[in-house]
Amino acid sequence: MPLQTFFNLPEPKRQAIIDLAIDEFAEHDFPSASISRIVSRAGIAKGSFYQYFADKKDLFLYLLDLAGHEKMRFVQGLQPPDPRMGLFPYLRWMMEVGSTFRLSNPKLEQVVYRALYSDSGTWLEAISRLREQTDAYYRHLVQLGMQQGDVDPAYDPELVAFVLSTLTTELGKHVMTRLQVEPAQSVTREYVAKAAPLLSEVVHMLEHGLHRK
Amino acid sequence: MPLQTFFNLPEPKRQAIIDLAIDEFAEHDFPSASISRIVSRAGIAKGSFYQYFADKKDLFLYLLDLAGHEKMRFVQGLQPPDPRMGLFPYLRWMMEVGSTFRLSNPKLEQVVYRALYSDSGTWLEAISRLREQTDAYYRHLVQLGMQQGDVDPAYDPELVAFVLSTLTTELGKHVMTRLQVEPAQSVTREYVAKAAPLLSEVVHMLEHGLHRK
Amino acid sequence: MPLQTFFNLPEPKRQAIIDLAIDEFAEHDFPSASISRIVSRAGIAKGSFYQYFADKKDLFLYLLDLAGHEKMRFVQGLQPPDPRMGLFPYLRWMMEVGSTFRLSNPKLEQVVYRALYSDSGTWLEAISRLREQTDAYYRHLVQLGMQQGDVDPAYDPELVAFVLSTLTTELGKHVMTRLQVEPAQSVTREYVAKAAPLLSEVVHMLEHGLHRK
Amino acid sequence: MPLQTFFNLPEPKRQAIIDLAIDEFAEHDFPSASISRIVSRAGIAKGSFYQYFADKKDLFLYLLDLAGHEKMRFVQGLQPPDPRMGLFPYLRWMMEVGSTFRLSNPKLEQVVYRALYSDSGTWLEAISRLREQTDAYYRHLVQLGMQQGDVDPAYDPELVAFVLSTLTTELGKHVMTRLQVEPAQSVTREYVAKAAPLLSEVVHMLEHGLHRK
DNA sequence: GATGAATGAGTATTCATTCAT
DNA sequence: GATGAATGAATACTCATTCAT
Repeated sequence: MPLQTFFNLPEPKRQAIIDLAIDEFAEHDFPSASISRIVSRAGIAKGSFYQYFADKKDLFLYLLDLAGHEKMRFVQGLQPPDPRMGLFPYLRWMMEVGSTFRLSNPKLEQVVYRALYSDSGTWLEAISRLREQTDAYYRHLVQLGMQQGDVDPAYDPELVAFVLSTLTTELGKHVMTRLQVEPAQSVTREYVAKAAPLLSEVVHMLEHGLHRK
Repeated sequence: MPLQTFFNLPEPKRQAIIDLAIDEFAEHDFPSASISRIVSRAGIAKGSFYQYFADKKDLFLYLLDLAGHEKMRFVQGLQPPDPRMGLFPYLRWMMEVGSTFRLSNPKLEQVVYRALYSDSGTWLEAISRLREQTDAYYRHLVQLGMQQGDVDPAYDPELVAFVLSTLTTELGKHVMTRLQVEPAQSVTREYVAKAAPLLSEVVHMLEHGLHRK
Repeated sequence: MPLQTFFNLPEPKRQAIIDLAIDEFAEHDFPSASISRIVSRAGIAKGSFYQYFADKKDLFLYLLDLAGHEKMRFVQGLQPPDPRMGLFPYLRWMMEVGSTFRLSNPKLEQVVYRALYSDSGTWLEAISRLREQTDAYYRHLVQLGMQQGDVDPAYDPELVAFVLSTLTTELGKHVMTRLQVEPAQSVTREYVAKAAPLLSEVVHMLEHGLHRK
Repeated sequence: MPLQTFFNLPEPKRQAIIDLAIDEFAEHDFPSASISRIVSRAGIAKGSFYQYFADKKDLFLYLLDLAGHEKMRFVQGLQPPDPRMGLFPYLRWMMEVGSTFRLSNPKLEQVVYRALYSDSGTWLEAISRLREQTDAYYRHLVQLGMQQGDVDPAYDPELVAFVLSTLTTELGKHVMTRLQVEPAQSVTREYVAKAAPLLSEVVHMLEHGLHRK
């Protein structure tokens, strides 16, 4: 966690530092990300950084934390449905959330993505925990889906979880590339309108398969 | 491309350099990968490296190239079926190839994986080309599948391609983790036997969906 | 000298700062000793430190000063004998004082020791003065000893002073290590009982030599 | 140990680096000694230093090693007497060696002195070993002296060893200061002539005590 | 063709000190 | 009188690359 000093900073300065840090960690590995670059861009003294954060790792973990909170805030604004209403509608909603969240926070999402998919997991305990939580959630969803008769219980649940998790994670990126959308401060109605059918289609594939009936 | 001097090297020395380079780039980002480490482990002179390769990038691209050739050689040893025999059997075969190739070349696969999923694309033209080729191949497969009636033509082909490509790419890693297999020099019959049902199941999901009929 | 503000501080706070400073300077060279560490441990603001002391050197010199006063207070509590009663009994008493003082103030003694034996003398005039005072005192003792017939006047007085000063200084440390005593808040009777014969023996060596008569 | 690179250096350059390093470590604690200062004075690039030495510690230990070898070379040039000829003549010889060696290598001696008397012992295993060896040697001498009847066996041997070791170590410094001698490249006959009686006198004190017979 | 020494900018982090509030 | 944010130079150490031999 950042030191109190950091939270005492005038809001715009604090935000500037965060933004620049997100840029840096979105663009580089943890080891390659450079504190020097961040402070020089932020126009603050090298020493000042260490008044705000204990070290590089501290900043990095804070960004992950922040991403979590941002996402939670975002999700709660979207009235989450009950997964018991059916797994596939719920998945559709999750994909929408993921995809629109990524639109408004593409760099931040990238930081998280990098964290999850790097080998950092090995050296940063916080990350392995995050990974496990995510996995557990997907396994839970699948189990629920099977109990409700949404998912054929003949399938290996872990395998299904893998498929859902992988596709959900990657889909946001794909949709953004595909629609050639510029990252936006606020999610545009237009974007949601364009993205929705794509997401729906993927869910349909998952539900009924690619094969023509 | 490496300089001619590199190819004039005695085979074992050349191979040693390659292996160590693969280790290094499998474990680190491009910027974090260290030439110093490679040469010191290889026991060759710093200067010698630059007689073999123009620079770090040159080596990196060579590894990607090499990965491509290795995979091609590997694939040809496995009597590729004709995709026109049906998309889904073909996919099953592809997944088997990917998964077994990764078993015997986990480090090399990791290098490629890293390359494709980093932003290296932005600064390394060769990588974007590689990405495009892969995408194009999947699109081609899907198109074929639709023509043959394997895939419902109502789907967006690009979206289907995304799904196939994503799952195929990630599946190898997943299966290895899942089976808790140690990387092996040669693919064991046992591994193939254990992996096959998992891959089949994923293909089945793709074909018929998760929903119980 | 510390600024007046320091002496206005509530006693426990002032003492805490002093104790932590002693710890720091006992463990590190002057250049390596860290004000940052001291204030952070003391839980006071960085700026506050500079309200109490002009700078690092100021604090350091104050500790030396304080050590002098502490020792003086300590000595006076031990009813110093008159050196004119005989040099060697007096030496025995001095060694007892030195050794028991070190037991109850090991860190503070270490600070002084470090100061005297570093090259700080070169850049800190106060230290050379301290050194000279000590030397002068020993020379005075020796002179007295010769006048009283305790010490053979054939010896070079300065050389005798060196021998006495060196041994007295080092003996405290040696005895503590030797008895494997933990630093104690107050000098235990037990410790004095164990140390006394050792000190006596050294004095005996000084008086009569190592040679068997 | 320094890397081969270092030994391949042209003699004068290598010597210059060593000399500057000795200066630095003679004047500062291990933590305070600055590699930056050394390289900048030596006029070599920061990076070059690390072609010669693994790190700061490597350089430091090399200096200690070098001091050991220098001293050994020096001692062998002085035809060491047999301690069985009598402890006190032997001590006289040891003190002469120590004192004249210090004259021609005052900085190097200072490095060793610092090493032995710092708390570095705690973190540098090599130093504690050195310390133990020295102590053991003195204990051995005392034991011999007692067997030969040079030293009164009523004394505590460990305590005698402490006295001898302390005085021998400190005497070199004292004599140099006392004679106000400039450090010299080669030991002058004149210096030896002046120092000898002082050393003899100290040995006499040790043998017969300060008391007038 | 091989070598390995030299380089200087790069890294994260700590420091004593100042000064506006 | 207390605070604590700001600073910039300092630290040890690593890097990819060059070039003379």
